[in-house]
Amino acid sequence: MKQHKRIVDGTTVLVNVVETPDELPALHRFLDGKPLVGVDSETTGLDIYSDGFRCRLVQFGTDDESWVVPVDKGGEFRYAARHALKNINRMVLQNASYDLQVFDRALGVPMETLWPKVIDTSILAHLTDPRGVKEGGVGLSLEDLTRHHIDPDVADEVKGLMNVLRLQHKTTKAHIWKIIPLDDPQYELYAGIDPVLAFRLYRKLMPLVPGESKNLIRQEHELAAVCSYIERTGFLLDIEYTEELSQRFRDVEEAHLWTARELGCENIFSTEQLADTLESRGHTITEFTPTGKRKVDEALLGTLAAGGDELAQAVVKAKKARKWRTTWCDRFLAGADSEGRCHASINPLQARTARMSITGIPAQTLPAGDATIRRCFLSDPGQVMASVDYQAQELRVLAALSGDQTMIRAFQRNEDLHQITADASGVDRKIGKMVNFAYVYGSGPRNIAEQGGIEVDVARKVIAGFEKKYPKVKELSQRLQKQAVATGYITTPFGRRLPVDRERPYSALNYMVQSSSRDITAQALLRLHEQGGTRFVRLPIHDEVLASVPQEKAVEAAGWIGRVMATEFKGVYIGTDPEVGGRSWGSLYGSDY
DNA sequence: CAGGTTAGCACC
DNA sequence: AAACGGTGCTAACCTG
Repeated sequence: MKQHKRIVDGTTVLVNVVETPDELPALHRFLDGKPLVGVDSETTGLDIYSDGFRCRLVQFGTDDESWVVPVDKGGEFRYAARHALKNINRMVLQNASYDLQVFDRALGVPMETLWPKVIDTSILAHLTDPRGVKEGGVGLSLEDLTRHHIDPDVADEVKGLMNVLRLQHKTTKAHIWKIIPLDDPQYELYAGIDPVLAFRLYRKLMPLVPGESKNLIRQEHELAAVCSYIERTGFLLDIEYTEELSQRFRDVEEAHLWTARELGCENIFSTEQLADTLESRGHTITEFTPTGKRKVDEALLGTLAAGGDELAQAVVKAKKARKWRTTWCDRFLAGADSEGRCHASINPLQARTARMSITGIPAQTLPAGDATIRRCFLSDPGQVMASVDYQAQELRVLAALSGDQTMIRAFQRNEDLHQITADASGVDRKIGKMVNFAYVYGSGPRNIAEQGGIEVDVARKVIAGFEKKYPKVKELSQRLQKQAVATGYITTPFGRRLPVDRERPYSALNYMVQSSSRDITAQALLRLHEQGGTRFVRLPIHDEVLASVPQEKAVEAAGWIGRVMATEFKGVYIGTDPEVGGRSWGSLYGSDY
């Protein structure tokens, strides 16, 4: 057995690396009876569901000792790691969703058996301070948390490690974790340190979680589990359609790039080159970016294209085709597993407001006005797509939080809130709707004017009309701003503490509304899970749950999901709107199939 | 080659 | 008096 030593925050950590099967009983003696163990894994990459993905090491640790098990050697090592995972009382991990999916997929240990005993330090960290480093917080990665809470030198070394190993082994970032020899001493050492860091972070972070947020610890662990199950299930991709679509976009792009080249622009994706060519064609560019560069955006190109400029027309079409092909089609195809399923990565606790984020299948940012891209995804065989979203979730949450009777009554009587806002100032419904949302975003007169295509004076008048019509909303915003300036944070009814930058107190209202809305959706997911609905869920998307449900009972299933999700918040009913489509996600957006 | 920043686009 | 909140992804461009 090999051993390494490293001082972490003044205490020596002993890393034991198992080399032969006869050393495994010592591992089990180490773990036996421990109430809490830090756990981590090293893998061939992040693509858990692709062919050839392997788990290479599994590491177990406490505050001053750890054990590294080379499961990639197979046989007894894999068996020992599986046995250890199953028998641990409680385990602490940083971002458990990842490792648990690895253990499930690569070692055959079902996530269901491990989640009940998991403590995830990334959850504790988010509840303590949800801000990333750029936002003035300590950050949420193991590296950032280690830097702030444990040992900055260790954090820096962990950060530099990949580069060191990459150079030593003459390879790239993309390949190093696949090819690094299992017995590389630095690899072993840092693999062994990670579960120790997770273990120590737990001790440091637990007391820092605000008292009012304690109830969220359980909620967030359950939610993380549910989201990991949704990730594992994946979303069926229509590969044939997606490949064809990709090729179609490629052809369109090629044709227009050809035209652009003939008109004198080699690379339309270089804003500088494009600006030069447009100017040489007699156009003057009057807008500039914050750094003083000529601004060539869709607004300018659209105007020029409408005016008949052939280059602008070609550029608009080529850019769209490229974007749709690379960002959507090719990405989906690259991410599909051998069964044709794409596994999104859901971070249930991403934003400062705890809003979730979805990557891999960037479901929150797919084009909504057109079914083409969503048509790529299918319900399972024998099932159809269903979507259940909350009706006016954020505005109802605003009504509930503020207790504004005008707003609450409007919702109770099913009146048109956007029209009410519009009537308060004698403007079009369209402006009323825009202001309803913009007010929650903290927009000022200038911004509202620009967005609505109205004069700043009119915007001021509409804001004043909004505040007069819904006085309690204004009161709430002011109360939150005061709180934010005085303490640096606000606390939501769910017990979540949200830091507010003192130079942007107006964002407090939005944080409150966005975060409360997120927690309403989160709790709905937990209710769905308790009642056995998770296997149907494909993705949670803000105020919506997207599902694949049995065709024969689709309407009933969607209605059931809608009833489970519907809820009351501070006396205000937040209802749902179930919709049933056909085989593809696109069918909910107008596609035939 | 990797990482960060800027710009632009998509969504709620 | 005024204040646009949050997210992801790609490409270009600069720097170490």
